[in-house]
Amino acid sequence: MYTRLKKNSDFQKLFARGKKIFSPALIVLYMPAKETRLGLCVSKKHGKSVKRNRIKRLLRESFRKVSDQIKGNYAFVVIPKQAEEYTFAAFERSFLTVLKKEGLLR
RNA sequence: CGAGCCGAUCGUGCGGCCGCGCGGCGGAAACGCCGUGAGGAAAGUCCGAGCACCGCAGAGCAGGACGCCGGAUAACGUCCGGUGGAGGCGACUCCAAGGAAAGUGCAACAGAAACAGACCGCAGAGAAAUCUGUAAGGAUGGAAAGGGGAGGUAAGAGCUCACCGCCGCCGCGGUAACGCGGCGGGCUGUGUAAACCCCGUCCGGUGCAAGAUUGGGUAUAUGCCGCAUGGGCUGCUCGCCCGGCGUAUGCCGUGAACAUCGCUUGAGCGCAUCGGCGACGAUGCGUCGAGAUAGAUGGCCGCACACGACAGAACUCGGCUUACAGAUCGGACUCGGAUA
RNA sequence: GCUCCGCUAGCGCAACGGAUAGAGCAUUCGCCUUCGGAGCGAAGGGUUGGGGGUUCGAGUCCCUCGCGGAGCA
Repeated sequence: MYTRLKKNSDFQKLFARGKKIFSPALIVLYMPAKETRLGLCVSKKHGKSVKRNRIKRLLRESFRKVSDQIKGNYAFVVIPKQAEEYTFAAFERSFLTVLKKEGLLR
């Protein structure tokens, strides 16, 4: 379970003080928080509205799947890298490698 | 059978598990159950409206849009039916299609000459230079002053005559644009108005981030309660003032916010009947089909096939324009071929 | 959500509706120099963002699409 990150001030906090991790498909920023939170950052560079919505759905779904394995509470901001194709499997794999690298998995 | 034309429609479907937005029900809550959930273009923002706020006595100027005629419509630059023109053998398609004798501008180069004329030529006169007449032919150009014939003439010319065209008048048909016919005028006025412009019609501005609700201070008006043991000014004392609550309006201020309303039932959609060539209208019956706000449709699996195009609502409608794999239906639509 | 502006040679820019769209820098070649730079001379390079229309004629006027940029709240 997680709540969504919406306020611009929260995003600014993450960009200023969050830890920035790179993986093949994603850029992830995170910092400790009261509860598990997720913010997405998908811009017009990624495509038209249909494509952008698709990316956000895939990111939300893949995060939902891995969120119960996270120990502790953190706020995340996720930026997908520009690519020709965006797939669910790639996003899920990216999340797992990032979390494993940072030792956030339970 | 082949090639076309016109008008419409659909644009992955079914099932299982997990998940998302909204609404309803149950529950103290956690949560559970049920229902529902993107498009024909949701797009571009090119027009027209509704709605909201601001402005406004009336009228005019400026500016902009539109522009054959009649109709449809809430309105339109849209649609329908006609007229004229252009294209196609045809079904049919396309057209910003008012005014150039209201005025101004522009028309490069070529050409003798582009509101204006004679280069070559033709004819006459003359020994010749040259002068006069002429505008048929040549040459230039997008455009050369009606067209191509016959007569006529020194050569020619609407100079004359029929036909066509143009202009004017009359008659008939049509609501009208216009068409048809007759008579008259020999006939002079090039093109461009998506150049300025003229004429006619229409147009106030800004846009849902419009705008409204909820809190505080203050001024005014008013209603009710109250006359000090209370309240305000200041950190406290002294001192000074008198009020409190509600309502309305103005001003200040711009806090609270994962706030609320606007926010989805509307010039709505479906079917039938009637009126109309049609756009469309009338009547009856049925029906409710998203409402988010870092912005809801996804993941995994199975089955089917044509193997899934363009593409995601953001106040709401009516159009236009643009993008789009493919599939289907209708036509007493067309052309060509074959057979009977 | 709304409102504007721009698109011309490799680059940044010119061009009353009128000939074969220009000049600068850059590029290539030649001259000069021992060599290079500078200088001098010459050459190449354009679907005027795409398509359609108006006009005798369009980079210019009109419509439409695309791309890029700016502004308002």
